[in-house]
Amino acid sequence: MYDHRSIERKWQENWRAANLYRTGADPAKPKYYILDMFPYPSGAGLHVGHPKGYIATDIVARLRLMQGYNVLHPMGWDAFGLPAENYAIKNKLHPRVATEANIATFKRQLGILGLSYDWEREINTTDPRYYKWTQWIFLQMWKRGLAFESYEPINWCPSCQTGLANEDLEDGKCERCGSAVEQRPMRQWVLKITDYADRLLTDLERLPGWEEPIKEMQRNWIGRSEGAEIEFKIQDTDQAVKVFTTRIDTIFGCTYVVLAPEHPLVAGLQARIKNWPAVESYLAAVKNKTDLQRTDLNKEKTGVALAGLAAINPFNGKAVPIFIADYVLNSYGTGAVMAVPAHDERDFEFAEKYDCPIRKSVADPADPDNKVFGGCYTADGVLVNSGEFSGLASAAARRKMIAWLEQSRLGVKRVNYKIKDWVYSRQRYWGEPIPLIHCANCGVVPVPEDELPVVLPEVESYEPTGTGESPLAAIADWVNVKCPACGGEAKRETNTMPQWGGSCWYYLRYMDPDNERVLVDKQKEAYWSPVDFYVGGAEHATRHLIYARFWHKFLYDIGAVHYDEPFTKLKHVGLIMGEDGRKMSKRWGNVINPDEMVDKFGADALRVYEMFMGPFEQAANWNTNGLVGTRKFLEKAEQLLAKPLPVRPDKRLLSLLHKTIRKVGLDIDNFRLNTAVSALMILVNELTDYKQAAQAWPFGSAEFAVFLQLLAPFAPHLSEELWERLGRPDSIFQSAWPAYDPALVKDENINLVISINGKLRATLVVPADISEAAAVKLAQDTAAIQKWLAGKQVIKTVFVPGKLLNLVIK
RNA sequence: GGUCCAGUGGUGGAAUUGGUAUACACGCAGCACUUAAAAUGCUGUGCCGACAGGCAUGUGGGUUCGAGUCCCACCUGGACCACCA
Repeated sequence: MYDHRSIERKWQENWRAANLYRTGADPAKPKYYILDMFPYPSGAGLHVGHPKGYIATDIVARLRLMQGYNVLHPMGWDAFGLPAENYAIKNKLHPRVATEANIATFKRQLGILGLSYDWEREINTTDPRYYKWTQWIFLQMWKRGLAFESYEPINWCPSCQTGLANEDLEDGKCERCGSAVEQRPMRQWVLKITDYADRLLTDLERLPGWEEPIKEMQRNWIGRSEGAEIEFKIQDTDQAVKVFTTRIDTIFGCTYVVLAPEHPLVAGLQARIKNWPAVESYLAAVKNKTDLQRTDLNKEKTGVALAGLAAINPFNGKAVPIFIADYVLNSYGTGAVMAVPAHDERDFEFAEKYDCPIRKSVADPADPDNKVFGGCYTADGVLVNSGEFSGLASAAARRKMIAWLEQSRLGVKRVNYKIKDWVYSRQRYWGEPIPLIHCANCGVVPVPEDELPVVLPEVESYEPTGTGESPLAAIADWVNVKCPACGGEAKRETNTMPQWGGSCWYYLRYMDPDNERVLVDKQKEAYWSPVDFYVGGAEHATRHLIYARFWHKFLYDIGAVHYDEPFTKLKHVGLIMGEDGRKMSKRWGNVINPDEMVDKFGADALRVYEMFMGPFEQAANWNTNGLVGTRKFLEKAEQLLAKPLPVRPDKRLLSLLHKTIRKVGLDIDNFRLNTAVSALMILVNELTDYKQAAQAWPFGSAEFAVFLQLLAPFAPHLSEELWERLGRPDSIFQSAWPAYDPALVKDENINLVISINGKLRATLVVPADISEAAAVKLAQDTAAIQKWLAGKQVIKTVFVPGKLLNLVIK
C-alpha cells in the first residue's frame, strides 16, 4: 500500500541530510536561475493557493537539475512592511517576534511539500546583514540625486497612519486596509523613478520572455504621452500659463483655459480676480472632497470662472476666459489645460454646463457636418478654421504646429508620463531605517557606508503615532547623534522604507547571500544574472516588477550589475479560488489548508493535482475530488511495481514511453504542466491495463526507471522511493533526464482520415508514408467511401501526408 | 470610458497551432465484489435518432477543400487602468 506519510518524511530527511539541493557549482555546467516571488510571511500561514507557483518552479528546477544544469533555486522572506506590522499590533506581539514565528510556520509548510530549495541561501529582508545593502543602495541613489526630500501633498492612509505611494492605492483606497486616502502635505523621501520612465518603457521591447498582458499593464502604468507644452499669456499681465496637450491640432478650437484649483497662479493672481469670494468658496469646497469624490467619473463637473482674467491663444491671438475646475489634476502635466469642447468630451461636458462656445477646428471626413457625437468629435481628422494650418491632416498638423511653436518660442514639444515619483518613506516602525542624518549646520548628511547598517532599534511602543512622525522619533538615544560631517548635534531620519524596498534587489543577494563586502560579488553576479525564469502573482505587475526593474537599471548604471534587466522570462500564476468560486479567505470560510491535504493525500498528490487543475496562468476553483483523482493516479503508479511479474517486452508501450519522454520534456519547457500530467496518466493507464490483461510487465527495469524519471519532477517522493526499490543506489535527481529515441517515436502505421467535402467519412489504418495516389486508390476501394462517391464526380483531392485525404465531389 | 484576456459536455479542461472536437480527470449511471456500506474493479456517459445519419466549441456573417483555431460585427464574463488633457 502507498503510505505517503512515511515515504515523504523519509525522503525529506534523506535529501536534507545529503544536502541534495545545494546550488550546483560545477564550472563545466550551464547555469539556470529559477525564482519564485518570495512571500511576506503573514500570520495566517499558507493556503493551498500559495504553493501553486512554488510547485511549478520546483518541477522546472528538478528537470534542469536532471538535465545537468547548475540550478539556483532559492527562497526567502519579504518580512518588512505593513501586513507584518499590523498583524503584530493586532496580536500584541513585537513585529520581530511575530515575523520569526510566521517564517517558521511558512518554512515548515513549504518543507512538507518537498520543494527543492537551497536553504543555505535563505534571505530575510529584516535581517540587518541584508538590509545593510538595501540602505547602501538607497544612499547611492541619494548621492546621485535620485532620492530627494519633498513636501508635496501625498496619499495618506488615516487607518494605517502613513503616507503611501501611488502604486499602493486601489480605487483611491489604501490597498492594505481599504480606507479612503487623503491628500496630506508632509515631508517625505521620494525616489525619482520618472528619470527611468523612458527606459522602463522602451526596454520592455527587449523582454520577449515576458507575457504580453503584463508588459501592457506596465506600459499603461508608465503612461507615456507625447504632445506639446504651450504658453498662453495672461492678458494685461506679465504672467503666462503653460498647458500640456497631446492634441495641439485642435488648438484653434480652444475656447477657454482651465487651471487645477491648486495651481499656483490662482493665488498669484488673486488681486486681479474680480469674483474672489466665489473662487475662494470653490477652493474650500474642493479641499473638503476626498480623492475618491474628486475623481468620481459619474459626478458632474464643477468649476468657476476667474472673472477679470483672460488667456491669449498664441496661434490666433484670441483672448479666452480662464476657469478653475477640479476635473483638471494638478499632478499631471502642467496642472492646466486648453479646453477644446468641440474635440474633447470632458471639455464638452463642462462647456455645455457653463455655456462656453464650442468651436470646431477638426472635421471628421465621414461626417463633415459634425452631427455625430452630439457636436463633439474626438478622433483625428482634417483641420478647419485653423488659419494657415487648415486643410492639414491631424498628424501632419501636430508636427507643423509644434515646429511653429518652437520657432516662435511660445512652447516646446513635451513628453509626459502618468507614472509619478515613488513616495518612499513610511511613518511606521517595521521597515528599514533610512540611513540619513539631519544636521542643523550641514543639512542632510549620509550615514558613512562603513557604519551601515543603521539597525532598527528595539522600542517599547511601535504603534503608529499618526502625527506624521515615525515611532522611531520618540527614541531619543537612537535619534540624537553626532553629525558625521561636522561632529555637531544632529538627528537621524526617522521615517522607514516601504515594503517594496527590500524586494527590489533580493534576487541578486541569493547569488551571494553572505557577502559582507559588497551587495553581490561581481563574478557571481556575472555568472548567475539575469534570472532565467521568474514566477509570481500578476498583482505585482505595476509595483514590485516596475520597482525592481528601476533599481536594477540604477545598479547597472553605477556598475554594480552587468546587465540592465533583472528577469528575462516571466510567468504569472493563476489564483486558486475556493470551492465556491470566491477568493480563498477567512471571511468566506472557504480556505483549504495545505497541511491537512498533505496529511490526508500526500504532498505528491497535492503537487500533481495543483499542476493538473488547468493552465498555469489561469485561475481555477479548488475541488478536493480532483485531488482524490491524482492520489489514485499515484496509487496506480505505485502498484505497477508492487509484485514481481515476468517481463514481456512490448513494442507499442515502448513507443508510448518514448512519446511520453518527448511530451513531458516539451510540456515542462513550455510550462504546460497540466498536459504533462495527463500524458503521465495515459502511460500509467496503459501499463496497468497491460499488466492486468497479460499478467506480465512490458518493461524491463531500465524502462521502468525512465518512467520514474518522468514522474520525478512532479511527484519527487514517490518516484525516489520506487527508484530505490528498483535498486538504484543514488538519488533519482542525480540521474540524467532521459532522451527519447526518434525511431521509437515515429509511428509505422497511422490513422488516415478520409473526408469528403471536409466531412469525416472514414479512418483507415495505413503505413505512415503512404503516397497520395495509394491513399486515393485505397479510399475508392473502401465501401464506406464508395457509398458517398456514387453518382458524383471527384473534382479535387487534398492530401496531407500522414494525416488526411479530402475528396471534393460534385 | 480605455487597454488586455477569455467563452468548448453536468464540472475542471484537451486539441501536435488551419486537418479525427470533447484527450486526461472529476461527476453521474449500471454491473461485479459485500449480509450491508465504504474501498476497489469493469462498462457506459455531448445532443437528436431504432438505424442510416444529422446537429454541436457564446451569437451572426465571412475566408477556405476543410474553422474551436484566421477575419468582421455583436453578446456575455473577467483582469488592469481610469477626468492623464
